[in-house]
Amino acid sequence: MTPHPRNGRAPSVKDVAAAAGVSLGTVSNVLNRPSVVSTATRERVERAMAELGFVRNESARQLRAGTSRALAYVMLDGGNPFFHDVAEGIETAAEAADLSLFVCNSNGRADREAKHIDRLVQQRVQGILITPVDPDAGHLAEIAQRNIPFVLVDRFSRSGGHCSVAVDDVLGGRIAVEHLIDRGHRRVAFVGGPSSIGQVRERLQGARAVWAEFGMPEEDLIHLPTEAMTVNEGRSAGERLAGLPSRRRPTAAFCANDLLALGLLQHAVTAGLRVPDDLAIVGFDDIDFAAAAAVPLTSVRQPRQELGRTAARLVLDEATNPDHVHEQATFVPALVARASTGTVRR
Amino acid sequence: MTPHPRNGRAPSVKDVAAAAGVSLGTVSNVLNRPSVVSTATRERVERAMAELGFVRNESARQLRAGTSRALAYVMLDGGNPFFHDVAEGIETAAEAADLSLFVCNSNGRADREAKHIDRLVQQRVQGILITPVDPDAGHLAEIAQRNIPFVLVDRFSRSGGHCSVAVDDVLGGRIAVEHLIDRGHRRVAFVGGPSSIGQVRERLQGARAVWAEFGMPEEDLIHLPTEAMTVNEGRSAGERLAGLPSRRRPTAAFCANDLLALGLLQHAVTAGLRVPDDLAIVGFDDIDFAAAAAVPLTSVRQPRQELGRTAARLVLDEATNPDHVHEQATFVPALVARASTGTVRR
DNA sequence: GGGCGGACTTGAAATGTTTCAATCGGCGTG
DNA sequence: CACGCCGATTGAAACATTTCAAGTCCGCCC
Repeated sequence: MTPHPRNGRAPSVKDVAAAAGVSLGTVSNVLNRPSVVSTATRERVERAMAELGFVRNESARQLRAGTSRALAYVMLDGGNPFFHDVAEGIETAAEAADLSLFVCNSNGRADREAKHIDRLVQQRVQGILITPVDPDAGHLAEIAQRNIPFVLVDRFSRSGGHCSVAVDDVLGGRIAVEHLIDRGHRRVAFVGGPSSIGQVRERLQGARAVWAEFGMPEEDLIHLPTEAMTVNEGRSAGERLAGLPSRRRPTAAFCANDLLALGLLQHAVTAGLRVPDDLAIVGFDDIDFAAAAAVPLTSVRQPRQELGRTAARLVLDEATNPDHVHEQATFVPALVARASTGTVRR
Repeated sequence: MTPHPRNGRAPSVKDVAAAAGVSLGTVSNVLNRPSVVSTATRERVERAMAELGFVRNESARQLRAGTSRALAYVMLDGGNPFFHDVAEGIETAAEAADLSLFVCNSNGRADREAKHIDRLVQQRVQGILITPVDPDAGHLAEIAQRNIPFVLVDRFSRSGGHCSVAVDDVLGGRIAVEHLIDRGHRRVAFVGGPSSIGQVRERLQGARAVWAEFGMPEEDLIHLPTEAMTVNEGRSAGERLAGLPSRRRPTAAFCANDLLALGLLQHAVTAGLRVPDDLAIVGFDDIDFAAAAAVPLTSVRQPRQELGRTAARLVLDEATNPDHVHEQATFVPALVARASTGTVRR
């Protein structure tokens, strides 16, 4: 605590040294190599620190040491709980390595993302984890050129010039649609977009592949494109779906993420459709709100925390291991069946 | 960009100065007071910076300047979107003041909170915004003693020794229950806990006050305590509610936050109850997921972003204005009526 | 042509920490 | 008693930046 009134300037090692009657090098030793200093002096110094309310100045430490004690995660969409679970995983790993984690949110805007990165580079963070707006954008290459360890999270590295961590989205699409076929559905909608998002493309690709393998007619897998992956867009996809002529109307929908699925579910309930009997729904990500929905959502589970932990592990390896080789970690998604696809049709 | 291969060390002002053939003071001037340097030299220096891929070292800047360019927000529960919306508001204000925002998450654990604060103090952040686990805990007083500007968010300062920003929770409880009485409900449950949380107490207090004012019998406002403010607890409160004998069973529930309300809604739907006909539900906070629920939730709206913006404004005032006086900003909550309380009973 | 003023640039000091070679004091050994 | 050694402590240098008093250069006026 600081019983002494503040005189304006925070106490420095020098002040502590003076108060304890030792040299400033000794204070530093107490801080960083307590074992080399004798018990008596160590206690005297520690007492002085407590009395003055000394707190190490991290900027000075960092300046001298040349290295910060922090990682950063730039997430894509703060409104999507998926990313927080990933962040939670990263934080666990950071904590274990005694590093701070700075969490930033680009909210899907490239300019905000660039600004965050700028700041982080100025802070000289040890590594940057990022779910980028555009994985091929120039400023990412720039980070790599600066020799700052960085890892793509929930996206694949096209170039292989850095590490990445993601789930096999094609497979995710496959298991979602296979589950629906299993449940007896013969006309299915794929809800998702924009297709500039790699994951939307891959999940759709997986869906189409398994659809074809089961010998289903191509036109019975209907793509309902959306402009974003939000609850609102899910709702509006529901309207479009309801507007289809009944012989074209799907009996099930596979949504590219859970927010879309929740929106679609809401529209269905409002319109008086029974879920899953009139419309079965599968989401993607398996965020907590999926299980918490009025009709619990079947979803393709990503190991969210694990994704984060692995990403942190990779970025730390790149930061500390001179023999680091870039790695594209791929996880296997799993279907979590719940009430929204509960029954077998007919 | 950095066309030159990295030699291991990031380029410093000194390197830029050498490359541009000027003194290091001039480089600093280009960075901080571009107007005092002639156009010709400025361009030369800027070219050198670009060529070397120079990035200002923020630690050194901060060490010399004595002040960081960052605020921090320590939030209570990363799983509750409410706090992200608050964070978003803070970030907007920070952005406007050209400051970074570090977002931390204590996840309801006092030890994590303390650790975060430690780090932030070491970083010498300009100010700390916090929704604390316990507003009366010692380490908060310690921050104040350190002369670090700080503001309580979504909590009231008991002592008045610092600023705080919150909504009038008693009033929030009043309008929620008044709305239910309006809709014809004569037996109502209050779902929320633990009562160590000030807000739970105050929302209940408001509920009870208006209940009494309308002359309703005290025992018809039933408190269903929960152990946390989560979806799970909401679900389990639903079970207890369903277990009540029918003449004691409420026709409506007011939940202390939206997560509880969503859990309760889920239980109701699963149990085959119609919402709002068999059970009306009011939540609190009005997070986006409340509007997105299968039966859109009526909720007591907190101005989440505004809360954040104001908190940031206060902390900045404390940081920069020598005549700062602590302020307890109170916002007025508003009822947002949706389908979950849609009809007037009988 | 000497002096002056203004525009621009420079050099050195200062920030708080860590590191490391050097020093100190005491003790055991030959 | 001299020597060397060892553990503990010290002092100075280094980190990258900002600031500011001092300096340089140049043209212009008297």
